[in-house]
Amino acid sequence: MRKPLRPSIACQTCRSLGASSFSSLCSHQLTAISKGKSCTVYKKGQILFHEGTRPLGVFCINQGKVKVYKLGYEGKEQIISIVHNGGLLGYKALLAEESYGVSAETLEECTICFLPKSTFLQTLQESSQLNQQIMKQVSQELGLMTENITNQAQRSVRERLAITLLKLKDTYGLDTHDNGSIEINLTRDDLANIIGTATETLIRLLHEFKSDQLISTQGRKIRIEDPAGLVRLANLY
Amino acid sequence: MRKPLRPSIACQTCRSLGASSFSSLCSHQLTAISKGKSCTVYKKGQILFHEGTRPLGVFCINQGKVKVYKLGYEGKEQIISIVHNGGLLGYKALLAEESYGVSAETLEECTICFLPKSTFLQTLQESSQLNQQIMKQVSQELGLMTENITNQAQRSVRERLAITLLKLKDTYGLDTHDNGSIEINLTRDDLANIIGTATETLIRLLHEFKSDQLISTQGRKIRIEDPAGLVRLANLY
DNA sequence: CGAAAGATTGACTGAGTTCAACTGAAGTGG
DNA sequence: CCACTTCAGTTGAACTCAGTCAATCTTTCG
Repeated sequence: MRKPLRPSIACQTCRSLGASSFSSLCSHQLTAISKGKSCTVYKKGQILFHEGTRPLGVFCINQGKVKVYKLGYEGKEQIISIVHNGGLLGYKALLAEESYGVSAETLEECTICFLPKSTFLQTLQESSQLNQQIMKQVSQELGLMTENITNQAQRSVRERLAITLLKLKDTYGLDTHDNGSIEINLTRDDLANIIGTATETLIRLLHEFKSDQLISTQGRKIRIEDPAGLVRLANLY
Repeated sequence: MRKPLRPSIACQTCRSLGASSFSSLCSHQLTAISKGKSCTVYKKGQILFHEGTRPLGVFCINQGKVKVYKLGYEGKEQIISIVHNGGLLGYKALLAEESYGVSAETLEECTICFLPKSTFLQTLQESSQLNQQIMKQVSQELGLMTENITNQAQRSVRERLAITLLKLKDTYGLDTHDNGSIEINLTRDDLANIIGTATETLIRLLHEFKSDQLISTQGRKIRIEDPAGLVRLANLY
């Protein structure tokens, strides 16, 4: 067992700063949080935090993708979101003054900084910019969740799959050096747990989509061939 | 058509102040928002705002219950939450700087105050107390939504109904002068749209619950007879 | 009193789950 | 380096939960 890597990354020069809520901070505030944080390289499949435990700070993703999920009845994962470069994790539990309501696990090798609670909260106090930014973001997330609930409640698995594929493509773009497949290392299980269906059902539908020339697959990779077709199938207006 | 009633209610003496986020304000801030707001009595079934329109301020419920819903494919309502005394409505769209993602409609006669955007945002700036309070509340809501999505995705309609009945009882308590039924004027349609199912299915399940002595009904009213039984049925641990 | 909305019941259908079996890929330790 | 386990992916078949359609009944309300 090797020791975990602890690279030093300054927030000021972080390549993901632009995508982060912290981009609204001025340089000396940035220096302050940069001093307070520590940075770790995680291997694929490592847990950042477990549902039910107490938050001690927030995680900020420098590089990589993390799945956020909740455990339902009999331990089945429901994936709530996938967070990537510049994304912040675990601040909701902190702000709500609650235990974590979800767990977070790396989907690939990740470089992630940890900012202790006190530093984060103090910065939030000092910067009304950041405060507003976070407020805005949480509110927007709430809007997304609302849509999610509605989709989950009213749409068929087929429609949900189409929507999910479009969203994934939209959010994470396409892998350029691999002729345009969705650039996430998701297992079929994971994908099923995003959509909220059984793995077998997901596989059958992917097969159907393939027959209909909407997508093509190569092992785990899914490539979207006909976005317009997916939109039509999803009954999006 | 009569003119709408416009009672004058001061925030300082509002009977729902205690249940509101504004309870964290000091008295002169309270006076400030009290001056800025207007108050209206709504009849049952009136719309406070429509999904897709721009928020001009926030609504604060002095008295009554409001359903918040999103329209899904082909106009089917998905009820996201029910807000009552002391509850704030429409601030999320404001904070997210977006159009309303949901609509709000009164479930009964309601007295509701309207606070213009500028007043609300300024108060938010001036009171870090209020700011924190709102932040906390939004974060908590996010947690509830997460649970909701998981339930929606993983649990059967039967389980969801049991959970929903327990929650309604829990949140809105029991109607004292009516031997303990759930104190909300929800149609079967509404209840189905909370759970995310067809009205007919809901009715059949209510019937089943009645046969199993878990609940009893009187017209629209539902009375919970065996909460423990519902908990068991819902597989809550 | 009639119209309209809400509530209920029955019959039918099908989307999606579950269970079971099998394949292929990928480690892993002897 | 190979046998062995393990995990991910796939396919088939049976079953069942829940949605839809249609008809009827009830209540409410102008």
